[in-house]
Amino acid sequence: MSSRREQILDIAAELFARRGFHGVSVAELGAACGISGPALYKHFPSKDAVLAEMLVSISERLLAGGTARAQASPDTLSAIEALVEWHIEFSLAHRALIVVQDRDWSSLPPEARERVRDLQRAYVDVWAAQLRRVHRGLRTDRARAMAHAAFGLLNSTPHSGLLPDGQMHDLLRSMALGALLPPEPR
Amino acid sequence: MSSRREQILDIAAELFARRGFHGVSVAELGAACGISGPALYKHFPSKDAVLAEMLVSISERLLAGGTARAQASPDTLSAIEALVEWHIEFSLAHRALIVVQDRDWSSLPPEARERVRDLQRAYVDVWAAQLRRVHRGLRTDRARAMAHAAFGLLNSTPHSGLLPDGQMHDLLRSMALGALLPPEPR
DNA sequence: ACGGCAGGTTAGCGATCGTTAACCTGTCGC
DNA sequence: GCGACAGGTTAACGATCGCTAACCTGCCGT
Repeated sequence: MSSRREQILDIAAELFARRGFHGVSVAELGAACGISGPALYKHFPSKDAVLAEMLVSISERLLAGGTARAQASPDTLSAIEALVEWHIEFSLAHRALIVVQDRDWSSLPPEARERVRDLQRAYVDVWAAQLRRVHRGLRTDRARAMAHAAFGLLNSTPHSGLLPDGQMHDLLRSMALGALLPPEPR
Repeated sequence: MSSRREQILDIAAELFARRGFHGVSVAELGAACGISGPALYKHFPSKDAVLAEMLVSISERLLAGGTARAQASPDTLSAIEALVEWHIEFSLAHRALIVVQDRDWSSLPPEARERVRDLQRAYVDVWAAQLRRVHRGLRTDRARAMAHAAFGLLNSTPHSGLLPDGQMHDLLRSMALGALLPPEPR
C-alpha cells in the first residue's frame, strides 16, 4: 500500500543525517523522492511531523527490541551481551536514523520531543537494570551514565565508515563489553 | 582587549549546541550577547565565520594537546592513559564545543570544513599510532575505528549531565581503558 | 458512465533568514 | 579642540523558508 510514506521517511532520514533537519527544505526532500515540494503535505501534515514520526518510531523499536532481548536472556551476563548485540545490529542497519536521533531531537515539536525522551529514558533503564546486577553497589545514576557512554561508543559507527560491517560489528562488541563488564569474569 | 569576540564565540557555542547552527539566528545570537543583530558583523565577516573559527580552534587545541601528552609519555600504555585523560578533561571543560563539532561540521564553508577534517584526522592518527603499539597486528583502519569509538564514548558526557564532573571523569576513564586495552595487562 | 478521491501540479503568501546601508556616539591620539 | 575610528543602532533588501490554495488527472466502486 502507501509506500510513499516509507520512501519519504527513508530519504528524509538520509538527508537529515547529512545536512541536519533545518538544513533540508521540503522542496529538496520532495525532489529527492521524485515528487516536488508541497506534494509531501498529501502524506504528512507538516515537515515537523516527518521528523516526529521518524524519531518516535526508531525509539519505540529500540526499546521494544532491547526489552525483548533482555527478558529472553537466561542470566545477567548474557543479557548484557544480548543488549550490546541488539544495539550494534540496529545502529549498523539504521545509521542515518542514529545520527538524526541525537542531532535533531531538539527540533522536534514539544509533544513528540517528550515522547522520544521518555522512550529513550526507558531504554537506558533497561540497560541500567542489567548493569546494576553485574556491578555490585552501582548506583542508578552511575548505571545510567554507563549506558549513555556505551551508546556513544556503539553509535560511533555512522561517523566512521572505515570498516566493513562485519568487522565493525566485532570491534564494537569487544570494545563495549570491555567498557561495560568488570575485568574479572572475562 | 577585544573580549567581545570571545564572548560571542562562547555564547554561540552554547546556543549552537542547544539548537543547532541553522536553528540560531544572528538576531538571537546578538541578543544573547547584549548587542543586537547586525552588530555581530563588526567582529565577524559572516555567521559561517563564527562557526568556522569555533571549530577550527577546538580542533587545533585537541590535536595540540593530544600530541603533547602522547609525546611526553614514557611508554605506550601511559601514552594511551594520557590521551584518555586529556580527552576527558577537554570534553568536560568544553561540552558545548564537543556537541557542535560533530553536529554542525557539515554546515561549515568548504575551506574550514576541509581544515577541520584534516585536523580531526590527524588527532585520530595520534590515537591510532599508540593503539597499534599495544595491540599486536592491529591494522590502521581498525585502529582508527577504535579511536573513533573511544571518542564516541568519551563525548557522551555532554548528553548526560547525570553525574558530577569528578565522578563522570572516573567513570569515563575506566570505561575507555576497558574498551581500548587488551584484557591481560590490566 | 460517472462521481469521488488519492495524489500529483504550479502559483503565491507571509514570515524569517543573513546581510548591507546609513547613521550615531563616545574615546583617544595629535 | 578635533578628526578618525571602533562599535553600536535601525531600516530595509533579496532570498528562502514552510505552507496553503486552486487546479488537474487517472483510477475505481457502484
